[in-house]
Amino acid sequence: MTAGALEQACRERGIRLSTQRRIILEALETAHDHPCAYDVHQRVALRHRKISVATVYRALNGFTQAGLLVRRDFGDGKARYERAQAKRHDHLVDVRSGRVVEFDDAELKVLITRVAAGLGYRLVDYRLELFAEPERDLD
Amino acid sequence: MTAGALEQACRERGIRLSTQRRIILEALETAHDHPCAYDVHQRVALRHRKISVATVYRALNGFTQAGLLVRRDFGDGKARYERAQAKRHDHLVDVRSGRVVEFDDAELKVLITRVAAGLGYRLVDYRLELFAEPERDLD
DNA sequence: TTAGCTGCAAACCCTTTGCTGCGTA
DNA sequence: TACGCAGCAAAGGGTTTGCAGCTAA
Repeated sequence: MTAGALEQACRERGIRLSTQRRIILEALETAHDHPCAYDVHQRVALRHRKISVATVYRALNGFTQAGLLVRRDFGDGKARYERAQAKRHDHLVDVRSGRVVEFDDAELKVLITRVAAGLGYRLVDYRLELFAEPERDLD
Repeated sequence: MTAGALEQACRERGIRLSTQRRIILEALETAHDHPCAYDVHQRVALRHRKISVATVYRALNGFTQAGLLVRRDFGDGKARYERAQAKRHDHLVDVRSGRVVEFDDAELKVLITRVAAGLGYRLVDYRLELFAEPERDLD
């Protein structure tokens, strides 16, 4: 089990690593979804019985500030986290299964920038989430 | 002071009208921004000293369910409300002033639908918020 | 008359924070 | 060794809910 890339990044940035933080980082490293703090706490608890929510929240915030993680908001009232990726991307939420699909469309980005400009603004950032159902029913 | 359109809509839908609800409806009818429940309660309190937050929340939820209002989420952790409008639209948040500009771009809508289709999905709805700063500094 | 609304306060959910003791660099 | 981290529990924001009394239809 090699030290994860996130752990590596922490070392490079001089972020102190504790047992708890290592477990939290690994949970995010191996996550294939967009877990909220509660999810992370649940997963982490499997390996470290007494880790507290406070620790999870503090770690998540710290890693986010350090740029290792990105905080997402899918409108359900809780923050969700994922590893920071090289390229920005948006999300499509499958309203049937709740599954989240990531996508990145250059044309869309251009158009959105143009829309902002048309209103007299310089685009700083944007949030886009699509809610959709599969074209072919599977259930 | 004519009965507002929202009040009218309530009557048509058989939604009971109380003094409190009338005041809440009028607050939203005359709002030029996107007030959160707290804002609404503040404004309403000017005319009805003892209206409770519970009533405001219940009314806001009820009107939203009835389709009279639309709930928005600008990512600051509180729900915001505005009158339901005939045409869907998105928002641009001025990161300098906090002001919210509404816009509606047909081309964007088409492109987003196409992106969803490209992923194998039929678009049901989407949320788009732009965060931007004025092209010409005003401060 | 009566279903449904109101006010109040308590409860909820998610998240943060104060404090004391422990662990890492 | 010293600064920062962990755990616990309490607090904080936004929102909902249980209950008893009031009110619109």
